[in-house]
Amino acid sequence: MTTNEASRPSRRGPYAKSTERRQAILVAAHAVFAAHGYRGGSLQDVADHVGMSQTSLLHYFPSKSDLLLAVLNWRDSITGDGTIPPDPEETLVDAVIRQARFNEEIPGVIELYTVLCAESVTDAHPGREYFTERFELLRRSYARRFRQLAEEGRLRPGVKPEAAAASLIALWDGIQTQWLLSPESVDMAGCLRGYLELVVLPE
Amino acid sequence: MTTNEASRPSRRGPYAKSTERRQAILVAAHAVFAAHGYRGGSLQDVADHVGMSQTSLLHYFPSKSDLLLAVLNWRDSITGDGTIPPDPEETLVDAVIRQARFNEEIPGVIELYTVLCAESVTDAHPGREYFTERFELLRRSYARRFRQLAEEGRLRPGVKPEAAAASLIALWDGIQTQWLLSPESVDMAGCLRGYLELVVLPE
DNA sequence: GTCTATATGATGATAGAC
DNA sequence: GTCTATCATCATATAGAC
Repeated sequence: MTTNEASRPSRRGPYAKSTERRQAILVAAHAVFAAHGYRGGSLQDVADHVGMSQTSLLHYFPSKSDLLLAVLNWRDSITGDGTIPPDPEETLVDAVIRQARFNEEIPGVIELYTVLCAESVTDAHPGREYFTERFELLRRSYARRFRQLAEEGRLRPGVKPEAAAASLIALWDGIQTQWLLSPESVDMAGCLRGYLELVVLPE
Repeated sequence: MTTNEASRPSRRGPYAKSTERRQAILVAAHAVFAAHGYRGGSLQDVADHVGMSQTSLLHYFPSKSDLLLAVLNWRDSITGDGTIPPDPEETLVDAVIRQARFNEEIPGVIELYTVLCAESVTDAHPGREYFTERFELLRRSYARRFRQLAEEGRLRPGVKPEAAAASLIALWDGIQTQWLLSPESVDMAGCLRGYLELVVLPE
């Protein structure tokens, strides 16, 4: 994707130190973009966090937008792409609740996602394509899960799997925004459970 | 609020031309902030839209953050603060659907709201207090409506009014974001109706 | 690979003439 | 009330020494 390791078998890959540096930059950029947004965060900010010069940083990522996309893809490779992998041991409802609770432990990651997602709908934002495709992927993925439940007769009659998928994603994103602004007065996991208990019939 | 008209009875108010100018600036700033966000939009952009110099603009609004707050409050005074006024002629469900359909006609207003709301959760954003208070107001307002429905026995058993309020607002905001990115593949009004039909029992 | 130095441009805001 | 001129800052990005 963004790295070029093993692109040609006869060439040796990047130095170990180099990949460490890239890692450190990604961590710092994640924090900066989460706290200030893409436009509000500067390369200098990121460089300061890592403890290197701004020009050295641009040696690893040729431009600011490259760095943004690298952060987004790196986040996916760490936390998963947001879809819930099917697991026969765990119901969809439980998996969603578990993920929501886990998210409460990593507010920085939520903040990055929320801020950049909305920022990406503006003009020529470099993250727009990423978020557009991500939502399409998520909608397809959840719709598939809801269709499975429908086949088992466990989806409430009248509920359309596609609409439920878009709604669950929307509810999740929206409640995260409210939670970031007022963590004490919003119960993320509770809201998601409330919705899923309406849509999914008990076994 | 932001204007000082009629602050002292013995002083004459601002010139008519002045208020017209302020109006024009607010309209332009609304468009610019919606398209580029607060940080991404510049005073120069706004001034160009109005056809005046950037310094003249600062004569009407002493700083960029003042302009932002003026835009947000102006938007409320035009479109309402987002709460649904009780109307014996119209059910809550119908009112929400009607508002959602209307919103599809004014994508710029939705974009402004979505972009600035998420941007406001970053660091020292001048709009943060506005959005925090707005969400608290909205949650209280919708919770009251759901409690009324509960007293009439029209809220599905097990649904908590406060949770339903936060969820409806979250769903609405979240689906707007998806709609801004892919208008053709998201049915805003349909999603909201789907949720409300789950929560509110038919008469 | 990392640095200094710098190109180049935009930003929000101020001062003062008219 | 509106302008020109300008300040002080900050941005992304590039060139070239070591």
